[in-house]
Amino acid sequence: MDYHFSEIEKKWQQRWREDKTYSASNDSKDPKYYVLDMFPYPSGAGLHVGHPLGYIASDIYARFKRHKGFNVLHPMGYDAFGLPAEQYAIQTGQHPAITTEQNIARYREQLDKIGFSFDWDRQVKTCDPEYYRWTQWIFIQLFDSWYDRSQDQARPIKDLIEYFEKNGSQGIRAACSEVMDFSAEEWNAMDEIRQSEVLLNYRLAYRSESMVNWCPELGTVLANDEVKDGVSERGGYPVVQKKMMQWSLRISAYAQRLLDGLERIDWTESLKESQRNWIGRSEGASIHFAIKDHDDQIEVFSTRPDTIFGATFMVLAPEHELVRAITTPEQRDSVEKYIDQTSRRSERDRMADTKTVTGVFTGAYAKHPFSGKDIPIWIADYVLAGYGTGAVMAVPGHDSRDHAFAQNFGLPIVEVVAGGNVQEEAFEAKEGEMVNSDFLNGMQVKEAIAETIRRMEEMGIGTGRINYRLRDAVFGRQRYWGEPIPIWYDGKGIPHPVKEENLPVILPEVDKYLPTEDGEPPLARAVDWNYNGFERETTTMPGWAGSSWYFLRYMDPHNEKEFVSRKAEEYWKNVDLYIGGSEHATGHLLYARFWQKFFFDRGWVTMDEPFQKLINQGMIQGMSAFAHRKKGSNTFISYHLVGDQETTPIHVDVSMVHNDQLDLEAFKAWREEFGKAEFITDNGVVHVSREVEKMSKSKFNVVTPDAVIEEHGADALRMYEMFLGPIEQSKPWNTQGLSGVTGFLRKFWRLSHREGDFIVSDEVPNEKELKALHTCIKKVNEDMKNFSFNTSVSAFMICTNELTDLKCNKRSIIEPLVILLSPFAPHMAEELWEKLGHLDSVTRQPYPTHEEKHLVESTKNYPVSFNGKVRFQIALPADMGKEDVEASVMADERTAKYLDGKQIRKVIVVPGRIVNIVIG
RNA sequence: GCGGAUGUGGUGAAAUUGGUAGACACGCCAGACUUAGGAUCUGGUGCCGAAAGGUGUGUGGGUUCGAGUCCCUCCAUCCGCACCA
Repeated sequence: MDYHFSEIEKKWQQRWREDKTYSASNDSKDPKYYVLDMFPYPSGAGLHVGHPLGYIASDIYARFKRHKGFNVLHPMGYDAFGLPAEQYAIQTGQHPAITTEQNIARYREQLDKIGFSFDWDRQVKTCDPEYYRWTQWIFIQLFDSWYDRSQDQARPIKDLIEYFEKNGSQGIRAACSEVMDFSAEEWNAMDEIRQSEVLLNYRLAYRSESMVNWCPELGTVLANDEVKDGVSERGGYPVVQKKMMQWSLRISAYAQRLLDGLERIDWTESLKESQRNWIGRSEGASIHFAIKDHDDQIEVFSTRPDTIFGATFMVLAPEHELVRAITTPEQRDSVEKYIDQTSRRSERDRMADTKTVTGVFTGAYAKHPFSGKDIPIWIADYVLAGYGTGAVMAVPGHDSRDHAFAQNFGLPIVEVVAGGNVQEEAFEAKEGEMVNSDFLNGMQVKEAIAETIRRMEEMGIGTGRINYRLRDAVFGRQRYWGEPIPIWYDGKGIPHPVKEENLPVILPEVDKYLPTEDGEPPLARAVDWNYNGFERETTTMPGWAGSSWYFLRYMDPHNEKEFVSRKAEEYWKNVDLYIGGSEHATGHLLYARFWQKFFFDRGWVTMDEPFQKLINQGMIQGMSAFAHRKKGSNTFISYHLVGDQETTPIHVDVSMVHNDQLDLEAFKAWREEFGKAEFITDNGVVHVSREVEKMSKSKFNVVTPDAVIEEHGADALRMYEMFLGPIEQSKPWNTQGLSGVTGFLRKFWRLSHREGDFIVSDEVPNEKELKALHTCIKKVNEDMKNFSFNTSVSAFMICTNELTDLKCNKRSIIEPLVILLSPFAPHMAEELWEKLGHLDSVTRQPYPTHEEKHLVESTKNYPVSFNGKVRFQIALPADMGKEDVEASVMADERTAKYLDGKQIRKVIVVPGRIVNIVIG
């Protein structure tokens, strides 16, 4: 009986489904282990071989953990809200729910063929009302919470209201959009509208007029992480800055905790660094500058308060709120012109052009807090409204941007830290001696920073301050296909959350998936869609809303009372191993951590970090193939014969290429224009050239898992994807290498088969066989710790080759190997396990562990290297020559026995310590 | 510019705490078998050399009896952030 993978795989996939082999119990006495994949967005293109890479790795690990006696949670679901389905809906009129369901069905079909051990009873879909009712519920909780900095946690908004009623804003330390100052009397005297406005300043989900990234093409706003290089991440459309009334989440309140939490989790350094970068903590001081002949002050943030005596001018962002107030009548025209100019520039233009120095003098002067000198105030677009206070004290001597600006406009440059030539170039080093700085003179930079802050605090004009780059996350989207934000507005325009018993707020039907004629979001088209007659919020949540908490829902997916029960959460806690792409570094992975911390603060979960260990799987790239067509003809030249001739490379479908040779018949049939193509062949074949590119339909280099499974089986696909290299690495898909693992699987199968029949012997294994087995067991167990699945596959191959040479079909060798192999090739393992006479699934068998005695029995103290060659390390006198060493080794009884007639290949004598003897 | 990561055969890659560099696999070469196949099996395969031998982990240096591994310098590639004050 040969190895017929298709029958075997079908049989076991069906058996697993019927027996619910992989369902995880919430009432288990076993220790838990939670293995999670980043759930996919079900796109219309289906899966290619790159997508399952991470799923296969996590599946192997989940299966391994089950063998180890853990109760494993290994779920899968769909991140189903998103732009592509909606764009498709706009074009075709097809409801996105329908397209999404079709795509999910296709994904499921593809996933099922690979033999994953997912617990499908726990599947979640973010677009399912039973799921998004809880996404909406979470939004309401955020709306009903504020962040108390003195306790460093989120608290219910009613606590804050009580506080205001008794004390006003006195002594409150809360995360807010702007610092407010009012007494209890003032609070109590405020009308409902005003109180609502004040509270929005503190809520974790709030509505405010703010600068947003507006994408006209998509007709919606985008969060900072959804904008890459000034264009939208999805679609690549231009993005401009615009002031809009917008729902946002106060993630900035959690900046420090998001930073601190990174220390306690096991993620790659580069990913943590991305998040640190994104959060962008910087230490410095906030300084207030008085304005000449004006009541307002300008607050700036500086990381170099020590250089304050070098501040020779100030710069405000063109959008700064004080600009118009301080501009003198003489300067009004040029300032207005400049503001108008910069507001027209798109984000992209502004980023592309960082060399040109532009700016305008406002005519106003600030007063230097120490020297009392007048400092001119300018506006320039190199100062960003969104960072710090939108204003800087310019120190041209020690900041290169200020330097360029000063040079361009002929402003004075003063040296305050010795060590450079500041007239030539800004001296930016954060060390050196202070000069020209009054009371700071002679100090080192570090001391000077501390002293400046001390003096400023004393004088009440400034204070030490930590600033973060992290901005609040814009949460509303002017789109259809997302969770409706569960808010309604009363007659006064005050926002209220929808009552819990009225959730979910179901996404209404609309006639078109486009904004209304007067620019309202698509939901405004819905007829009779109101809340007890009141107006509803018509924006929807962004794509990342549903994915920020889905890992919790898997713990308790059918709970109708809570988003996750206390009991389920206390058992599963958080994700032990999370596998997914690094492209979510500053999006999903940051938002999910934020929400988890919020849940933790409110006491709904017990862990404040959601993902303990995270592995980023690499991308699998496509291996595009090109046929070379001679310029201006329909003649294709075999790649090796092209030489100097001018040819156009044309993408050809990789399925028509084998061993770099083009299947000419298939090629002619591919497209009409090639039907009459002529070929210049190389002994009858036409070679193609190859190039590594992103796997995509338009490059005709997509390989689907279905095609590979059809031809070689799911176990071969699983093993090959692992064998391709370390999971973290990106690598091109190369179909040729598949023959290596298919050959291995057949060989492994044949170990227990003689002339087609299943035959295993009950003989006692000999030392060589035991050693082959245990070397493999040892290697695979070690690799599991490091997630080096690629070398595990090698270990299986080596072991199988050795046992084939030894003609070993002994039960006591094969049985543990089948268990050892089962996470990798589960279908074959189950089949062999059944043939070995076992009635239960191989899944829960104890995983074989390495027994030292089998490995070293014959060599006692001699370490054995992995690749089967042996190295001895024996203490010997230092002055012994090579011949004497050999003689001594041969004289040793154990060594002689082990050598067993083999030749000593090399002797390395290390004076005074050890000797390495290599035999081979 | 700042930060992170990675550099090993024709290719994907191995190499426990520093101890035979290139395991395993692809590809290639030679051979066997055969109903001529994208099948199977055997042997070979870092580079130079007929061989002996030499040489070799991006570059240059250092530590060490011994370095792919540790330290320093430079170079290249990839990723993240970026007028962030």
